Amino acid sequence: MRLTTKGRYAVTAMLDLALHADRGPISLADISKRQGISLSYLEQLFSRLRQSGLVSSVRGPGGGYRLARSGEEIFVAQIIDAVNESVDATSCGGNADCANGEQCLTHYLWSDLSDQIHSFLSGISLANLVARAEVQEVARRQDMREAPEERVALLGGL
Amino acid sequence: MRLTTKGRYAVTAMLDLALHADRGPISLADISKRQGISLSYLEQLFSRLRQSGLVSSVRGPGGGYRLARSGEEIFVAQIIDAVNESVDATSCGGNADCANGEQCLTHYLWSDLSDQIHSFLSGISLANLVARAEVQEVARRQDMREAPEERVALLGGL
DNA sequence: GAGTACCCGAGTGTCTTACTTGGTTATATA
DNA sequence: TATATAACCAAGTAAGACACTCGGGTACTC
Repeated sequence: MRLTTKGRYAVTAMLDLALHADRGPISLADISKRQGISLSYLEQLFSRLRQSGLVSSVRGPGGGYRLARSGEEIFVAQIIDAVNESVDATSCGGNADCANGEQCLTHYLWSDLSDQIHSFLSGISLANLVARAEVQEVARRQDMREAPEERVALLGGL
Repeated sequence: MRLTTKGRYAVTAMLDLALHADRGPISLADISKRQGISLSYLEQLFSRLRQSGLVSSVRGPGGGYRLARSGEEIFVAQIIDAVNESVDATSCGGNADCANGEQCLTHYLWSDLSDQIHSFLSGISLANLVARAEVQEVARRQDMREAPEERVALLGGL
């Protein structure tokens, strides 16, 4: 499992989608502004996410992306796997040909570690993240910064 | 925690040291041959490992490296930390300034994951790895391939 | 038909990795 | 004391990934 900013960006963007699911399709331009990720880079990430069936898209004005299924059914590991083509901590990709055609000394260590990380991230859904108080707090601040007046008006309407 | 081939190489080399600790100082040339890692690259890795106090060196003919303390007291996490200067899964390095000067939505997720991986790798010592049957098996094959006659003679002398 | 926003491919600067080259020092042995 | 060994050290390099830009298209709404 490769853990880079790429995967972080993808998870952050997906979490943004989950947080604003009630607003209908969310445009990448919105996510870009809120999360500080370049629009074109988001496009590339969402191309992968769409191909993996994690999001669906709506074209045209008012369009954007939405989660392809509920937040309970989307796990962090799936998101990272979708954007990172290579996904394991062993160098040989599960085959045991790491060193000189034979398995390396530490082959089993890395495959254990892969399992460990993968199971940790497979146990965390977007819904889990949304439920966390810290996430709610950060999201609230981001929405405020985004459009203070509109947000107040919207809140007043509830 | 960054998990790359660099860390894998370092752990593999350290495990090689641990496996051959009884032979006195082990030269990097030997490790290079056995593990298929370039000599100069090993030199760079061992420079870091020495600075971190994980190995000690003996110069001159018959010289090489040995573990600075017993295999029970050297943990995989320490080795990886020694060769990878940057060591956490959060992009902001523990500070919460990932996105636009504020903490990113997924800040807590990555810091949890960092803890998870670090504690996993902190629980595994070189002695643990040496004790594993698969490691013994691979090491035995490597030693055989290295110098068949000498090895047989040595074994006969025991 | 104008504007929005997804879709797509090619290219770019920067960084890391893994490795090479070409040295120098220290030390054991002959 | 000469020589070989092997640690030490610094600089450079090819390949790849990352994060991003640029310049287009295409589908859709109003």
